[in-house]
Amino acid sequence: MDTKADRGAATAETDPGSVRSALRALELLECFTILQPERGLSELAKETGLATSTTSRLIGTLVGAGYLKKTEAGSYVFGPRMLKIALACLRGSSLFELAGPRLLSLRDRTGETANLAVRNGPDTAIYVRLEESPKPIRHNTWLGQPVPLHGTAIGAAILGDLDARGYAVLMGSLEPDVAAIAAPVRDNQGEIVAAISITMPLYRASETLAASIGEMLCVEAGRLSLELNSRPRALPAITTME
Amino acid sequence: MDTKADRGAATAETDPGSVRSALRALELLECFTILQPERGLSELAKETGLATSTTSRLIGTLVGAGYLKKTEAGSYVFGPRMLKIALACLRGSSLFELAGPRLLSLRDRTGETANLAVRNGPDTAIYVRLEESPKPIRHNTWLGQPVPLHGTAIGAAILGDLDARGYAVLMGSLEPDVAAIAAPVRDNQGEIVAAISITMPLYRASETLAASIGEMLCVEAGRLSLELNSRPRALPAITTME
DNA sequence: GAAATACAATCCACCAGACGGAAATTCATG
DNA sequence: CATGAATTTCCGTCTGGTGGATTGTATTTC
Repeated sequence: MDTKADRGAATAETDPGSVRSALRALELLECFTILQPERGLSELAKETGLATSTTSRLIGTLVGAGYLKKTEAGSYVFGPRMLKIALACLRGSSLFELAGPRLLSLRDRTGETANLAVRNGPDTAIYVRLEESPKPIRHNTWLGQPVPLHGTAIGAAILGDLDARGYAVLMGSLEPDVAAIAAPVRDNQGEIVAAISITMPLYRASETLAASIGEMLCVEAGRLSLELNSRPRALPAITTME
Repeated sequence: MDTKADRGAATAETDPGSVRSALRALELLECFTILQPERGLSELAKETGLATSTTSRLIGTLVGAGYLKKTEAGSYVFGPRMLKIALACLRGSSLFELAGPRLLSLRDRTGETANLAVRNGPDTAIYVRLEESPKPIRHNTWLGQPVPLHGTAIGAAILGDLDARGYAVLMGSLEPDVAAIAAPVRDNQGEIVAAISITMPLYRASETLAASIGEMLCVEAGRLSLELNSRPRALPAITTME
């Protein structure tokens, strides 16, 4: 009856029916990134916009339970208990497991960096796994960092914005000097759930090379999609030992 | 003045000054393991001991924020936002990064499974990374699952319970038919922070083999310790691209 | 096809416990 | 030794989290 969605709620801070403190704790955990694995209390308070006392209590809770731990320097890093969750999250997803060999194969055949990304929200994706080119000049992506869906090849692939040949090519638009080719991975309903890509310096790329890489990507992405769907549950490479 | 630690606090449930709902949310997330990546609501409620309504609200919160997502089957799995945290947690730790090549080298030279584990609590450790033996009969460990410190070689290494040669050997005590050799990894203060091990079927092991593997482990563990401490902050293999 | 069972979502009154301003404490700095 | 910044602790306020009960929905059983 009453429009219950008239509240701002754009910040995703105060969604009604949400457990605020739980979300705050997780937001704090999200402040720890690959580039900043070690954070101080007031930094965290500023970044999350929480009162320092609240931050202190939440952090204290997380430390007490082992999700974070305090360094000698007085700042905080992930604790062992987060590791458990992290491993479950990554290795529990068959996508991550199955993509490993495919990425390696692509990396070895092209000599360039091969990436796997999944959608992260309305307009970002994150790289979840990558195999780096052995070449000294190479494209370096940031694992775990959100990247925009628009203006990137991997984003186009995730959005399904493909050319007639079934993949997406982008030569130095968003990131200058970078060429990227990407193809989508689909689930049993044909929905795109992820994408794999090859990224390389623009000067090593050409139309014909991009086309041949595009072919490879489509093949590998297709195989990945198949493997993903053919094994609804099976756990990879764990045999009971008793 | 007053002994504030006289409270039981063994359950870690109701530590005073802790944010209960935050811990509950994380406990729920911990229910998702490699072996059970997909859980239903009532399962979770039973496992955590929470009321189903509370569980429902917490889960709803986590789903709404993207930390979990609902499958078509109605159960829950990790969402993309957890991936971000998981990657930061794993790749942010230089230990994990640096151990990769060492484990591969050990696996290749011995032909057996090589493992990296860190302490998880007073008397458990968890395997955080492993490279599996290519042989058909091999020891399979459970990534992310807690294993006891007592009665395992990797546990002995983490506890510093080493023989005169600087490593720990265990031939089929806790797990029958399994041989394990482990060596500790130390930080700058000489504190043991992790351990690496080789695990294999007992029938392929012998005293002399164990000794030679022990040597290798000590060398690799030593190198790993050095690398870990020589680079106080540097981030692995990320060159700015700009 | 109907009844039974299990599971999930929603409601609501209660009040525990989370919140944040401010004070106290510790740590770095000039 | 004084100053400033960062962190922890305290405590009154009152929000927002809780869980029993209800309703809704899917799955199973006979």
